[in-house]
Amino acid sequence: MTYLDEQPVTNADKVFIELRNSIVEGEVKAGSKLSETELSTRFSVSRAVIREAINRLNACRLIQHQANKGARVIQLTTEGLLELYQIREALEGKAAYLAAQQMSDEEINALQDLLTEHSKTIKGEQSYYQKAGPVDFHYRIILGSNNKHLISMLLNDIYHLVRMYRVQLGMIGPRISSAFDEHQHIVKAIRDRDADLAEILMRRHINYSLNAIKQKLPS
Amino acid sequence: MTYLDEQPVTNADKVFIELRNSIVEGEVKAGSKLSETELSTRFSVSRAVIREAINRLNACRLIQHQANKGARVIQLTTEGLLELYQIREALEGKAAYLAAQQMSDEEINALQDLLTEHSKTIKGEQSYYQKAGPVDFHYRIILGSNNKHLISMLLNDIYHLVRMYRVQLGMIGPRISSAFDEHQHIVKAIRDRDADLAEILMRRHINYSLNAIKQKLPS
DNA sequence: TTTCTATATATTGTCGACAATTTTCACAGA
DNA sequence: TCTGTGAAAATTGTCGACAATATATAGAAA
Repeated sequence: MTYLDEQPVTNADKVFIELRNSIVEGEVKAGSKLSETELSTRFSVSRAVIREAINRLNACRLIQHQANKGARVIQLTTEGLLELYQIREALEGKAAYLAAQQMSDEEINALQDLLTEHSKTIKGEQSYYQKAGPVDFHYRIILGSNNKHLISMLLNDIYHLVRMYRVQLGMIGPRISSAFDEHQHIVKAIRDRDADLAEILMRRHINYSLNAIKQKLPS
Repeated sequence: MTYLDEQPVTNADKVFIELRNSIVEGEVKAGSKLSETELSTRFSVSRAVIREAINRLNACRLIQHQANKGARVIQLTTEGLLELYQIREALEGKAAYLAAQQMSDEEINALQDLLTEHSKTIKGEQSYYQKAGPVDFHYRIILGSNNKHLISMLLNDIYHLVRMYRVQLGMIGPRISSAFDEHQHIVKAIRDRDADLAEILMRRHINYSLNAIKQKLPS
């Protein structure tokens, strides 16, 4: 479940990844404080290591840090979810546009294979979203954009926040076949090298999934 | 020249801001290494402070950091510039879209006043871009989006990288009246609450300015 | 000379202690 | 009871030293 071959080499790396998962999975509750001393004893490392990990969590927008006051886990809100998907729409739309221009024929074929593979497994499955399929799909298109900043923003920064909303709102299930069809159309546009259409379809796709999530919200 | 009321409170804050300016202005050359010990003596602070500042520079994408190998100032490249403007197009386009929906009438009026103010001063000026006008313009629209993540991404992360390209490529001058007209049209769309049009116009505006910069490139 | 190895040097990662700031809490005054 | 004050406790910011890793240098073998 780790992307962009992030091999932890330093202690701060490991603590960062582990803490990030704890936050995303909700083991550390939203809004709760991250005590440096407590974490340093829990992970058996010095506070310097913890501080570096906290700085990186801050860059992922998973926590909020105030000088002399410490860090708190971000609070999940309806507006926050909306804002996040507005950014996804803009960035992943652009990624699809670029992917239609930049992906090699082999990559596109592999992407198509991934989808047809899904179409086979999908029939017996309860939910398309239970498998890593759609993640892989978005993942490959993002990489296909060939834009380093875009890739880093989506996969390093935003992605984990998206996952946090998904996990903690219990978003595992819906949009089985419809999402799959949307994926198919996007791949077709990419295969046709129709960048404008790929962007439009990706933006609509993300908006649809936002609407699907909204229906499940308490509000 | 400081945005988002970033008052430095801690030492790491001050070092971060100062180092960031040094990099953007080119006083620290692109590709050069940031030695922790050297910086700690230069700023008369401990290495812990330097390390935190370096971590934040990393989040702004102004440097690249490798474990056990240290940090180097990012290298400016033609592809990097292209990629950066692709992201600006996506994000600032979305910002204009949201601004058309979210900005209050007073904010829009103030934005219009800013432009008419520019139209007066512009006649005697050599270049529209020498003043902070366009920065203010984009700045207000970004804030008008009312999307915290979007604002933070554009003003905290990307903005300084954009500035770095501008400064080091000597981009101070061109696109006097044309850029101004484009700004006018964007404001009109926002005033009309035509979000779709505002987004389209902003995207075109950013693409135009990219093309203007490209012409000045060595390539 | 060139290449490889091994040692020495320099740089980054980590640690524990102290300083500065914030938070907590007891208590006085109204 | 409520409010404000000030000391005590807890937390974060900063520091200098040591450990681990990477880089540079010198020397041996070809």
